Amino acid sequence: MSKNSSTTIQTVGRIANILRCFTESEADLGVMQISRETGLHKSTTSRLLSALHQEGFVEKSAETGKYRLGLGLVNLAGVVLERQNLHQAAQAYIKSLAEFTQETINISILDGEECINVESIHSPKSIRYTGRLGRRTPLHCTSTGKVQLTYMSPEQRQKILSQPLGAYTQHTITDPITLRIALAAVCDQGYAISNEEFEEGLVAIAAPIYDHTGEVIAALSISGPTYRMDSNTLQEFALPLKDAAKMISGQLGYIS
Amino acid sequence: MSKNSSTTIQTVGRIANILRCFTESEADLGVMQISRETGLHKSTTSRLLSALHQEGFVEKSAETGKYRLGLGLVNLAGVVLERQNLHQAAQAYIKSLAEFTQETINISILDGEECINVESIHSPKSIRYTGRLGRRTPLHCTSTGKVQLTYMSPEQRQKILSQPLGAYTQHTITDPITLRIALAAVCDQGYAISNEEFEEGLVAIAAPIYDHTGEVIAALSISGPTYRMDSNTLQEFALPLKDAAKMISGQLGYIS
DNA sequence: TTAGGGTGTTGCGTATAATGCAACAATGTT
DNA sequence: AACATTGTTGCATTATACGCAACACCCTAA
Repeated sequence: MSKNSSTTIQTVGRIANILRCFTESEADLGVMQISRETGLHKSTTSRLLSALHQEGFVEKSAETGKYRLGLGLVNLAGVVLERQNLHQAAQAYIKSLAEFTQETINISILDGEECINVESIHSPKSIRYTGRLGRRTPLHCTSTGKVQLTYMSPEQRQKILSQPLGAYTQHTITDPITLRIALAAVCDQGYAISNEEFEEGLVAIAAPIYDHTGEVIAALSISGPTYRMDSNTLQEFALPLKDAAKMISGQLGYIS
Repeated sequence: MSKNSSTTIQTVGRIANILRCFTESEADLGVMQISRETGLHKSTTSRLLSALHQEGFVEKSAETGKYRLGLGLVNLAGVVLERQNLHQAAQAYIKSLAEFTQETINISILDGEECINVESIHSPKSIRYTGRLGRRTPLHCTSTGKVQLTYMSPEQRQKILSQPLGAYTQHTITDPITLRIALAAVCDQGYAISNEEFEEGLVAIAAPIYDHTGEVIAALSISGPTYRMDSNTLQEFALPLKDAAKMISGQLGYIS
Protein backbone atom coordinates (compact mmCIF):
# COMPACT_ATOMS: atom_id res chain seq x y z
CA MET A 1 0.00 0.00 0.00
CA SER A 2 1.66 3.17 -1.14
CA LYS A 3 0.63 6.40 0.56
CA ASN A 4 0.26 9.24 -1.88
CA SER A 5 -0.18 12.95 -1.46
CA SER A 6 0.38 14.89 -4.65
CA THR A 7 2.63 17.78 -3.76
CA THR A 8 4.11 20.63 -5.70
CA ILE A 9 7.49 19.43 -4.58
CA GLN A 10 8.06 15.75 -4.90
CA THR A 11 10.73 15.46 -2.26
CA VAL A 12 8.56 17.03 0.41
CA GLY A 13 5.83 14.50 -0.22
CA ARG A 14 8.34 11.68 -0.17
CA ILE A 15 9.83 12.84 3.09
CA ALA A 16 6.39 13.13 4.62
CA ASN A 17 5.49 9.64 3.48
CA ILE A 18 8.70 8.24 4.88
CA LEU A 19 8.22 9.91 8.24
CA ARG A 20 4.65 8.74 8.43
CA CYS A 21 5.76 5.14 8.06
CA PHE A 22 6.96 5.22 11.63
CA THR A 23 4.27 4.49 14.22
CA GLU A 24 4.16 3.45 17.84
CA SER A 25 3.89 -0.19 16.91
CA GLU A 26 6.44 0.11 14.10
CA ALA A 27 8.97 2.42 15.65
CA ASP A 28 12.09 0.93 14.06
CA LEU A 29 12.19 0.43 10.32
CA GLY A 30 14.82 -0.63 7.84
CA VAL A 31 15.44 0.91 4.45
CA MET A 32 13.72 -1.90 2.58
CA GLN A 33 10.63 -1.81 4.77
CA ILE A 34 10.22 1.88 4.12
CA SER A 35 11.06 1.42 0.47
CA ARG A 36 8.27 -1.12 0.11
CA GLU A 37 5.75 0.92 2.05
CA THR A 38 6.38 4.13 0.15
CA GLY A 39 7.04 2.60 -3.24
CA LEU A 40 10.34 4.43 -3.52
CA HIS A 41 13.47 2.86 -4.92
CA LYS A 42 15.68 1.50 -2.19
CA SER A 43 18.58 3.72 -3.17
CA THR A 44 16.35 6.76 -3.06
CA THR A 45 15.00 5.69 0.30
CA SER A 46 18.48 5.12 1.63
CA ARG A 47 19.64 8.54 0.52
CA LEU A 48 16.59 10.36 1.82
CA LEU A 49 16.90 8.63 5.16
CA SER A 50 20.54 9.49 5.47
CA ALA A 51 19.73 13.12 4.69
CA LEU A 52 16.95 13.08 7.28
CA HIS A 53 19.42 11.57 9.67
CA GLN A 54 21.84 14.46 9.19
CA GLU A 55 19.08 16.88 10.03
CA GLY A 56 18.03 15.00 13.14
CA PHE A 57 14.59 14.05 11.87
CA VAL A 58 15.43 10.39 12.16
CA GLU A 59 17.97 8.46 14.18
CA LYS A 60 19.84 5.34 13.23
CA SER A 61 20.28 2.57 15.70
CA ALA A 62 23.93 1.67 15.93
CA GLU A 63 23.16 -1.98 16.64
CA THR A 64 20.34 -2.89 14.31
CA GLY A 65 21.04 -0.30 11.63
CA LYS A 66 17.36 0.51 11.57
CA TYR A 67 15.93 3.99 11.54
CA ARG A 68 13.55 5.63 13.98
CA LEU A 69 12.07 9.09 14.33
CA GLY A 70 14.47 11.59 15.82
CA LEU A 71 14.45 14.17 18.54
CA GLY A 72 14.65 16.99 16.03
CA LEU A 73 10.94 16.47 15.64
CA VAL A 74 10.34 16.92 19.35
CA ASN A 75 12.27 20.13 19.11
CA LEU A 76 9.99 21.51 16.42
CA ALA A 77 6.85 20.19 18.05
CA GLY A 78 7.81 22.01 21.22
CA VAL A 79 7.59 25.28 19.35
CA VAL A 80 4.12 24.39 18.15
CA LEU A 81 2.89 23.44 21.60
CA GLU A 82 4.38 26.47 23.22
CA ARG A 83 2.52 28.66 20.78
CA GLN A 84 -0.79 27.59 22.14
CA ASN A 85 -0.57 29.06 25.58
CA LEU A 86 -2.75 26.16 26.52
CA HIS A 87 0.09 24.24 28.07
CA GLN A 88 0.83 26.79 30.73
CA ALA A 89 -2.74 27.89 31.17
CA ALA A 90 -4.08 24.41 31.61
CA GLN A 91 -1.54 22.64 33.73
CA ALA A 92 -2.79 23.46 37.19
CA TYR A 93 -6.41 22.80 36.32
CA ILE A 94 -5.96 19.52 34.53
CA LYS A 95 -3.77 18.28 37.34
CA SER A 96 -6.45 18.88 39.93
CA LEU A 97 -9.07 17.48 37.59
CA ALA A 98 -6.93 14.37 37.20
CA GLU A 99 -6.63 14.01 40.93
CA PHE A 100 -10.31 14.47 41.55
CA THR A 101 -11.47 12.09 38.84
CA GLN A 102 -8.59 9.63 38.86
CA GLU A 103 -9.19 9.24 35.15
CA THR A 104 -7.29 10.26 32.05
CA ILE A 105 -7.49 13.93 31.11
CA ASN A 106 -6.88 15.16 27.58
CA ILE A 107 -6.89 18.45 25.76
CA SER A 108 -7.26 18.31 22.03
CA ILE A 109 -7.55 20.89 19.32
CA LEU A 110 -9.02 20.84 15.86
CA ASP A 111 -6.71 20.09 12.96
CA GLY A 112 -8.51 19.88 9.67
CA GLU A 113 -11.17 17.21 10.06
CA GLU A 114 -9.65 15.52 13.05
CA CYS A 115 -8.84 16.21 16.66
CA ILE A 116 -5.26 16.12 17.81
CA ASN A 117 -4.14 15.64 21.39
CA VAL A 118 -1.92 18.36 22.75
CA GLU A 119 -2.01 17.61 26.43
CA SER A 120 -2.71 14.54 28.48
CA ILE A 121 -2.50 13.22 32.01
CA HIS A 122 -2.97 9.51 32.40
CA SER A 123 -5.17 7.92 34.98
CA PRO A 124 -3.20 6.23 37.76
CA LYS A 125 -5.43 3.17 37.40
CA SER A 126 -4.10 0.27 35.41
CA ILE A 127 -7.20 0.11 33.23
CA ARG A 128 -7.19 3.42 31.48
CA TYR A 129 -7.40 5.24 28.23
CA THR A 130 -4.07 6.56 27.10
CA GLY A 131 -4.39 9.44 24.71
CA ARG A 132 -0.82 10.04 23.79
CA LEU A 133 0.46 13.40 22.64
CA GLY A 134 -0.13 14.03 18.96
CA ARG A 135 -2.69 11.29 18.58
CA ARG A 136 -5.41 12.01 16.05
CA THR A 137 -9.01 11.02 16.60
CA PRO A 138 -12.15 11.44 14.48
CA LEU A 139 -14.68 14.15 15.18
CA HIS A 140 -18.06 12.48 15.00
CA CYS A 141 -17.60 9.78 17.62
CA THR A 142 -15.42 11.28 20.33
CA SER A 143 -16.39 13.65 23.11
CA THR A 144 -13.77 16.22 22.17
CA GLY A 145 -14.65 15.86 18.50
CA LYS A 146 -18.31 16.52 19.19
CA VAL A 147 -17.38 19.65 21.09
CA GLN A 148 -15.36 20.84 18.12
CA LEU A 149 -18.18 20.00 15.74
CA THR A 150 -20.64 21.88 17.89
CA TYR A 151 -18.71 25.11 17.93
CA MET A 152 -17.20 25.19 14.45
CA SER A 153 -18.57 27.24 11.60
CA PRO A 154 -21.76 25.89 10.03
CA GLU A 155 -20.05 25.53 6.64
CA GLN A 156 -17.24 23.45 8.03
CA ARG A 157 -19.67 21.30 9.99
CA GLN A 158 -21.81 20.84 6.94
CA LYS A 159 -18.80 19.73 4.96
CA ILE A 160 -17.79 17.14 7.50
CA LEU A 161 -21.31 15.83 8.12
CA SER A 162 -21.93 15.44 4.42
CA GLN A 163 -19.18 12.85 4.22
CA PRO A 164 -19.83 9.27 5.30
CA LEU A 165 -19.37 8.86 9.06
CA GLY A 166 -17.29 5.77 9.80
CA ALA A 167 -18.68 3.21 12.25
CA TYR A 168 -15.94 2.54 14.78
CA THR A 169 -18.19 0.52 17.09
CA GLN A 170 -21.81 -0.56 17.23
CA HIS A 171 -22.59 2.64 19.11
CA THR A 172 -21.08 5.06 16.63
CA ILE A 173 -23.60 7.57 15.34
CA THR A 174 -23.33 7.30 11.59
CA ASP A 175 -26.48 9.17 10.68
CA PRO A 176 -25.82 12.90 10.23
CA ILE A 177 -29.34 13.86 11.33
CA THR A 178 -29.03 11.98 14.62
CA LEU A 179 -25.62 13.48 15.14
CA ARG A 180 -26.92 16.99 14.56
CA ILE A 181 -29.53 16.44 17.24
CA ALA A 182 -26.81 15.24 19.61
CA LEU A 183 -24.75 18.34 18.85
CA ALA A 184 -27.69 20.57 19.67
CA ALA A 185 -27.80 18.91 23.08
CA VAL A 186 -24.07 19.58 23.50
CA CYS A 187 -24.74 23.25 22.90
CA ASP A 188 -27.42 23.27 25.59
CA GLN A 189 -25.52 21.31 28.19
CA GLY A 190 -22.09 22.76 27.57
CA TYR A 191 -20.50 19.32 27.38
CA ALA A 192 -20.38 16.33 25.05
CA ILE A 193 -20.34 12.63 25.84
CA SER A 194 -19.06 9.75 23.78
CA ASN A 195 -20.46 6.48 25.03
CA GLU A 196 -18.42 3.71 23.43
CA GLU A 197 -18.86 5.40 20.09
CA PHE A 198 -15.17 5.40 19.25
CA GLU A 199 -13.92 2.38 21.14
CA GLU A 200 -15.73 -0.46 22.91
CA GLY A 201 -15.63 0.07 26.65
CA LEU A 202 -14.49 3.67 26.47
CA VAL A 203 -16.58 6.56 27.74
CA ALA A 204 -15.56 10.19 27.69
CA ILE A 205 -16.96 13.61 28.47
CA ALA A 206 -15.65 16.88 27.11
CA ALA A 207 -16.18 20.62 27.45
CA PRO A 208 -15.08 23.54 25.27
CA ILE A 209 -12.14 25.85 25.97
CA TYR A 210 -12.44 29.41 24.65
CA ASP A 211 -9.71 31.89 23.83
CA HIS A 212 -9.74 35.64 24.31
CA THR A 213 -11.65 36.19 21.10
CA GLY A 214 -14.46 33.99 22.36
CA GLU A 215 -13.76 31.23 19.90
CA VAL A 216 -13.59 27.58 20.91
CA ILE A 217 -10.00 26.56 20.36
CA ALA A 218 -9.79 23.29 22.25
CA ALA A 219 -11.70 20.69 24.20
CA LEU A 220 -10.98 19.32 27.64
CA SER A 221 -11.97 15.74 28.30
CA ILE A 222 -12.15 13.00 30.91
CA SER A 223 -11.90 9.43 29.60
CA GLY A 224 -12.31 6.13 31.33
CA PRO A 225 -13.67 2.61 31.05
CA THR A 226 -17.41 2.06 30.92
CA TYR A 227 -17.67 0.44 34.32
CA ARG A 228 -16.15 3.40 36.10
CA MET A 229 -17.82 6.04 33.97
CA ASP A 230 -21.50 5.28 34.55
CA SER A 231 -24.14 7.96 34.16
CA ASN A 232 -23.97 8.93 37.83
CA THR A 233 -20.23 9.41 37.64
CA LEU A 234 -20.58 11.40 34.45
CA GLN A 235 -23.08 13.68 36.17
CA GLU A 236 -20.63 14.09 38.99
CA PHE A 237 -17.78 14.90 36.62
CA ALA A 238 -19.67 17.28 34.37
CA LEU A 239 -19.54 20.31 36.63
CA PRO A 240 -15.85 20.11 37.64
CA LEU A 241 -15.03 19.52 33.99
CA LYS A 242 -16.94 22.58 32.86
CA ASP A 243 -15.39 24.58 35.67
CA ALA A 244 -11.88 23.57 34.73
CA ALA A 245 -12.56 24.38 31.09
CA LYS A 246 -13.92 27.76 32.14
CA MET A 247 -10.90 28.48 34.31
CA ILE A 248 -8.51 27.59 31.51
CA SER A 249 -10.51 29.77 29.15
CA GLY A 250 -10.18 32.55 31.69
CA GLN A 251 -6.42 32.11 31.69
CA LEU A 252 -6.51 32.60 27.94
CA GLY A 253 -8.36 35.86 28.32
CA TYR A 254 -11.89 34.67 27.80
CA ILE A 255 -14.53 36.77 29.50
CA SER A 256 -17.71 34.82 29.96
CA MET B 1 22.87 34.87 8.23
CA SER B 2 22.24 31.75 6.20
CA LYS B 3 22.12 28.46 8.07
CA ASN B 4 23.95 25.73 6.28
CA SER B 5 24.06 22.00 6.73
CA SER B 6 25.55 20.18 3.79
CA THR B 7 23.27 17.28 3.06
CA THR B 8 23.26 14.55 0.51
CA ILE B 9 19.85 15.74 -0.58
CA GLN B 10 19.52 19.44 -1.03
CA THR B 11 15.78 19.64 -0.49
CA VAL B 12 15.96 17.91 2.88
CA GLY B 13 18.48 20.43 4.11
CA ARG B 14 16.40 23.27 2.78
CA ILE B 15 13.29 21.99 4.46
CA ALA B 16 15.15 21.59 7.72
CA ASN B 17 16.49 25.11 7.51
CA ILE B 18 13.05 26.47 6.78
CA LEU B 19 11.46 24.65 9.69
CA ARG B 20 14.21 25.76 12.02
CA CYS B 21 13.47 29.40 11.23
CA PHE B 22 10.38 29.16 13.39
CA THR B 23 10.99 29.75 17.08
CA GLU B 24 8.92 30.62 20.10
CA SER B 25 9.62 34.30 19.68
CA GLU B 26 9.25 34.17 15.91
CA ALA B 27 6.33 31.82 15.55
CA ASP B 28 4.73 33.41 12.50
CA LEU B 29 6.84 34.07 9.44
CA GLY B 30 6.17 35.29 5.94
CA VAL B 31 7.71 33.94 2.77
CA MET B 32 10.16 36.82 2.43
CA GLN B 33 11.35 36.59 6.02
CA ILE B 34 12.13 32.92 5.59
CA SER B 35 13.63 33.57 2.18
CA ARG B 36 16.03 36.08 3.67
CA GLU B 37 16.95 33.92 6.63
CA THR B 38 17.63 30.81 4.59
CA GLY B 39 19.09 32.52 1.55
CA LEU B 40 16.65 30.73 -0.72
CA HIS B 41 14.94 32.42 -3.63
CA LYS B 42 11.50 33.65 -2.68
CA SER B 43 9.81 31.54 -5.30
CA THR B 44 11.58 28.45 -4.04
CA THR B 45 10.65 29.35 -0.50
CA SER B 46 7.06 29.89 -1.46
CA ARG B 47 6.85 26.54 -3.20
CA LEU B 48 8.56 24.62 -0.44
CA LEU B 49 6.29 26.20 2.14
CA SER B 50 3.21 25.39 0.17
CA ALA B 51 4.39 21.78 -0.14
CA LEU B 52 5.08 21.65 3.58
CA HIS B 53 1.64 23.08 4.11
CA GLN B 54 0.03 20.28 2.16
CA GLU B 55 1.79 17.78 4.35
CA GLY B 56 0.74 19.48 7.56
CA PHE B 57 4.25 20.44 8.63
CA VAL B 58 3.34 24.09 8.52
CA GLU B 59 0.07 25.95 8.72
CA LYS B 60 -0.94 29.12 6.99
CA SER B 61 -2.83 31.78 8.83
CA ALA B 62 -5.90 32.71 6.85
CA GLU B 63 -5.79 36.32 8.03
CA THR B 64 -2.14 37.30 7.91
CA GLY B 65 -1.04 34.86 5.23
CA LYS B 66 1.96 34.03 7.36
CA TYR B 67 3.18 30.52 8.03
CA ARG B 68 3.69 28.75 11.34
CA LEU B 69 4.74 25.26 12.33
CA GLY B 70 1.96 22.71 11.98
CA LEU B 71 0.42 20.01 14.06
CA GLY B 72 1.78 17.30 11.81
CA LEU B 73 5.01 17.77 13.71
CA VAL B 74 3.30 17.19 17.02
CA ASN B 75 1.92 14.01 15.57
CA LEU B 76 5.35 12.70 14.69
CA ALA B 77 6.93 13.91 17.92
CA GLY B 78 4.29 11.98 19.84
CA VAL B 79 5.62 8.79 18.32
CA VAL B 80 9.12 9.68 19.46
CA LEU B 81 8.06 10.49 22.99
CA GLU B 82 5.93 7.41 23.32
CA ARG B 83 8.93 5.29 22.41
CA GLN B 84 10.75 6.32 25.51
CA ASN B 85 8.54 4.76 28.13
CA LEU B 86 9.71 7.60 30.27
CA HIS B 87 6.51 9.54 29.93
CA GLN B 88 4.35 6.91 31.56
CA ALA B 89 7.00 5.75 33.99
CA ALA B 90 7.79 9.20 35.25
CA GLN B 91 4.48 10.95 35.52
CA ALA B 92 3.45 10.01 39.04
CA TYR B 93 6.89 10.65 40.49
CA ILE B 94 7.55 13.98 38.88
CA LYS B 95 4.12 15.17 39.92
CA SER B 96 4.78 14.49 43.57
CA LEU B 97 8.26 15.91 43.27
CA ALA B 98 6.74 19.04 41.78
CA GLU B 99 4.31 19.30 44.64
CA PHE B 100 6.93 18.78 47.28
CA THR B 101 9.42 21.22 45.84
CA GLN B 102 7.04 23.72 44.26
CA GLU B 103 9.71 24.21 41.62
CA THR B 104 10.01 23.31 37.94
CA ILE B 105 10.76 19.66 37.21
CA ASN B 106 12.34 18.53 33.93
CA ILE B 107 13.45 15.30 32.37
CA SER B 108 15.94 15.55 29.58
CA ILE B 109 17.79 13.05 27.48
CA LEU B 110 21.01 13.18 25.56
CA ASP B 111 20.86 14.05 21.88
CA GLY B 112 24.23 14.35 20.28
CA GLU B 113 26.12 16.94 22.25
CA GLU B 114 23.13 18.57 23.82
CA CYS B 115 20.35 17.77 26.23
CA ILE B 116 16.80 17.87 25.05
CA ASN B 117 13.78 18.27 27.29
CA VAL B 118 11.20 15.54 27.01
CA GLU B 119 9.11 16.18 30.07
CA SER B 120 8.44 19.17 32.24
CA ILE B 121 6.19 20.40 35.00
CA HIS B 122 6.30 24.08 35.72
CA SER B 123 6.56 25.58 39.13
CA PRO B 124 3.33 27.21 40.29
CA LYS B 125 5.32 30.24 41.39
CA SER B 126 5.37 33.22 39.10
CA ILE B 127 9.16 33.41 39.14
CA ARG B 128 10.21 30.15 37.61
CA TYR B 129 12.33 28.41 35.10
CA THR B 130 10.29 27.16 32.16
CA GLY B 131 11.96 24.33 30.33
CA ARG B 132 9.63 23.79 27.47
CA LEU B 133 9.29 20.49 25.67
CA GLY B 134 11.93 19.98 23.03
CA ARG B 135 14.20 22.71 24.32
CA ARG B 136 17.91 22.03 23.86
CA THR B 137 20.48 22.97 26.45
CA PRO B 138 24.29 22.59 26.57
CA LEU B 139 25.96 19.83 28.54
CA HIS B 140 28.77 21.47 30.42
CA CYS B 141 26.82 24.09 32.35
CA THR B 142 23.48 22.53 33.21
CA SER B 143 22.65 20.09 35.97
CA THR B 144 21.10 17.57 33.59
CA GLY B 145 23.96 18.01 31.16
CA LYS B 146 26.54 17.30 33.84
CA VAL B 147 24.69 14.14 34.74
CA GLN B 148 24.81 13.05 31.12
CA LEU B 149 28.49 13.93 30.87
CA THR B 150 29.23 11.97 34.01
CA TYR B 151 27.67 8.75 32.81
CA MET B 152 28.49 8.79 29.11
CA SER B 153 31.31 6.79 27.56
CA PRO B 154 34.81 8.17 28.20
CA GLU B 155 35.42 8.63 24.47
CA GLN B 156 32.30 10.71 24.00
CA ARG B 157 33.10 12.78 27.08
CA GLN B 158 36.64 13.28 25.87
CA LYS B 159 35.34 14.49 22.53
CA ILE B 160 33.00 17.02 24.09
CA LEU B 161 35.46 18.27 26.68
CA SER B 162 38.14 18.78 24.07
CA GLN B 163 36.01 21.38 22.37
CA PRO B 164 35.85 24.93 23.72
CA LEU B 165 33.28 25.26 26.50
CA GLY B 166 31.14 28.32 25.99
CA ALA B 167 30.78 30.80 28.84
CA TYR B 168 27.09 31.44 29.32
CA THR B 169 27.54 33.36 32.56
CA GLN B 170 30.36 34.40 34.83
CA HIS B 171 29.93 31.15 36.72
CA THR B 172 30.18 28.82 33.74
CA ILE B 173 33.00 26.32 34.11
CA THR B 174 35.00 26.69 30.93
CA ASP B 175 38.09 24.81 32.01
CA PRO B 176 37.86 21.10 31.12
CA ILE B 177 40.04 20.06 34.05
CA THR B 178 37.88 21.85 36.59
CA LEU B 179 34.82 20.38 34.97
CA ARG B 180 36.22 16.86 35.16
CA ILE B 181 36.75 17.30 38.88
CA ALA B 182 33.17 18.49 39.23
CA LEU B 183 31.97 15.45 37.32
CA ALA B 184 33.87 13.15 39.63
CA ALA B 185 31.93 14.70 42.51
CA VAL B 186 28.68 14.07 40.64
CA CYS B 187 29.60 10.41 40.44
CA ASP B 188 30.17 10.26 44.18
CA GLN B 189 27.10 12.18 45.24
CA GLY B 190 24.70 10.79 42.69
CA TYR B 191 23.52 14.24 41.70
CA ALA B 192 24.77 17.30 39.83
CA ILE B 193 24.25 20.97 40.54
CA SER B 194 24.40 23.93 38.22
CA ASN B 195 24.76 27.16 40.13
CA GLU B 196 24.02 29.99 37.73
CA GLU B 197 26.35 28.39 35.23
CA PHE B 198 23.86 28.44 32.39
CA GLU B 199 21.71 31.43 33.27
CA GLU B 200 22.12 34.18 35.83
CA GLY B 201 19.85 33.54 38.79
CA LEU B 202 19.06 29.97 37.87
CA VAL B 203 20.04 27.03 40.04
CA ALA B 204 19.27 23.40 39.29
CA ILE B 205 19.97 19.97 40.66
CA ALA B 206 19.73 16.74 38.68
CA ALA B 207 20.00 12.98 39.15
CA PRO B 208 20.39 10.15 36.63
CA ILE B 209 17.63 7.84 35.41
CA TYR B 210 18.68 4.32 34.41
CA ASP B 211 16.98 1.90 32.06
CA HIS B 212 16.75 -1.87 32.35
CA THR B 213 20.21 -2.35 30.88
CA GLY B 214 21.71 -0.23 33.62
CA GLU B 215 22.58 2.63 31.31
CA VAL B 216 21.80 6.24 32.13
CA ILE B 217 19.20 7.32 29.60
CA ALA B 218 17.90 10.54 31.11
CA ALA B 219 18.28 13.06 33.88
CA LEU B 220 15.65 14.34 36.28
CA SER B 221 16.03 17.88 37.51
CA ILE B 222 14.63 20.54 39.82
CA SER B 223 15.19 24.16 38.72
CA GLY B 224 14.46 27.40 40.43
CA PRO B 225 15.69 30.92 41.14
CA THR B 226 18.78 31.42 43.25
CA TYR B 227 17.01 32.96 46.19
CA ARG B 228 14.73 29.98 46.66
CA MET B 229 17.36 27.36 45.84
CA ASP B 230 20.00 28.06 48.49
CA SER B 231 22.38 25.36 49.64
CA ASN B 232 20.10 24.27 52.48
CA THR B 233 17.19 23.84 50.11
CA LEU B 234 19.36 21.95 47.67
CA GLN B 235 20.39 19.59 50.46
CA GLU B 236 16.75 19.12 51.31
CA PHE B 237 15.84 18.42 47.67
CA ALA B 238 18.71 16.07 46.91
CA LEU B 239 17.29 12.98 48.56
CA PRO B 240 13.72 13.22 47.22
CA LEU B 241 15.20 13.91 43.80
CA LYS B 242 17.43 10.86 43.90
CA ASP B 243 14.54 8.79 45.22
CA ALA B 244 12.25 9.89 42.42
CA ALA B 245 14.95 9.15 39.85
CA LYS B 246 15.47 5.74 41.39
CA MET B 247 11.74 4.98 41.33
CA ILE B 248 11.46 5.98 37.69
CA SER B 249 14.49 3.85 36.89
CA GLY B 250 12.74 1.01 38.66
CA GLN B 251 9.69 1.49 36.45
CA LEU B 252 11.99 1.11 33.47
CA GLY B 253 13.28 -2.20 34.77
CA TYR B 254 16.43 -1.02 36.47
CA ILE B 255 17.55 -3.21 39.36
CA SER B 256 19.83 -1.30 41.67
C1' DT C 1 -7.38 59.02 -6.42
C1' DT C 2 -2.72 57.39 -7.98
C1' DA C 3 1.73 56.22 -7.14
C1' DG C 4 4.81 53.42 -4.79
C1' DG C 5 7.34 49.83 -1.83
C1' DG C 6 6.77 45.51 -0.16
C1' DT C 7 5.00 40.89 -0.50
C1' DG C 8 3.35 36.25 -2.28
C1' DT C 9 2.21 33.24 -6.36
C1' DT C 10 2.78 31.17 -10.99
C1' DG C 11 4.26 29.98 -16.14
C1' DC C 12 8.18 28.80 -18.52
C1' DG C 13 12.77 27.31 -20.25
C1' DT C 14 16.98 25.78 -18.35
C1' DA C 15 20.37 23.40 -15.67
C1' DT C 16 21.03 21.35 -11.64
C1' DA C 17 20.09 17.83 -8.54
C1' DA C 18 17.91 13.67 -7.49
C1' DT C 19 17.05 9.30 -9.65
C1' DG C 20 17.42 4.34 -10.96
C1' DC C 21 20.51 1.06 -12.29
C1' DA C 22 23.83 -2.12 -11.18
C1' DA C 23 27.63 -3.69 -8.74
C1' DC C 24 29.33 -4.15 -4.19
C1' DA C 25 29.72 -4.91 0.73
C1' DA C 26 27.74 -6.69 4.76
C1' DT C 27 24.79 -9.26 7.05
C1' DG C 28 21.99 -13.28 8.37
C1' DT C 29 19.93 -18.01 7.06
C1' DT C 30 19.41 -22.61 5.37
C1' DA D 1 29.48 -22.79 1.95
C1' DA D 2 25.98 -21.16 -0.93
C1' DC D 3 22.14 -18.29 -0.88
C1' DA D 4 18.97 -14.71 0.24
C1' DT D 5 18.34 -10.07 1.90
C1' DT D 6 19.65 -5.82 3.06
C1' DG D 7 22.03 -1.27 2.79
C1' DT D 8 25.36 1.84 0.36
C1' DT D 9 27.73 4.15 -3.53
C1' DG D 10 29.59 5.59 -8.48
C1' DC D 11 27.81 6.95 -12.58
C1' DA D 12 25.07 8.45 -16.62
C1' DT D 13 20.49 10.12 -17.55
C1' DT D 14 16.42 12.75 -17.33
C1' DA D 15 13.10 14.29 -14.61
C1' DT D 16 12.71 17.81 -11.18
C1' DA D 17 13.13 21.77 -8.83
C1' DC D 18 15.03 26.18 -9.82
C1' DG D 19 15.48 31.21 -10.87
C1' DC D 20 13.77 34.63 -13.63
C1' DA D 21 10.32 37.75 -14.56
C1' DA D 22 5.73 39.13 -14.82
C1' DC D 23 1.73 39.48 -12.30
C1' DA D 24 -1.55 40.11 -8.55
C1' DC D 25 -2.05 42.01 -3.94
C1' DC D 26 -1.91 44.17 -0.28
C1' DC D 27 -0.56 48.32 2.42
C1' DT D 28 0.68 53.31 3.25
C1' DA D 29 1.49 57.84 1.70
C1' DA D 30 1.08 61.78 -1.02
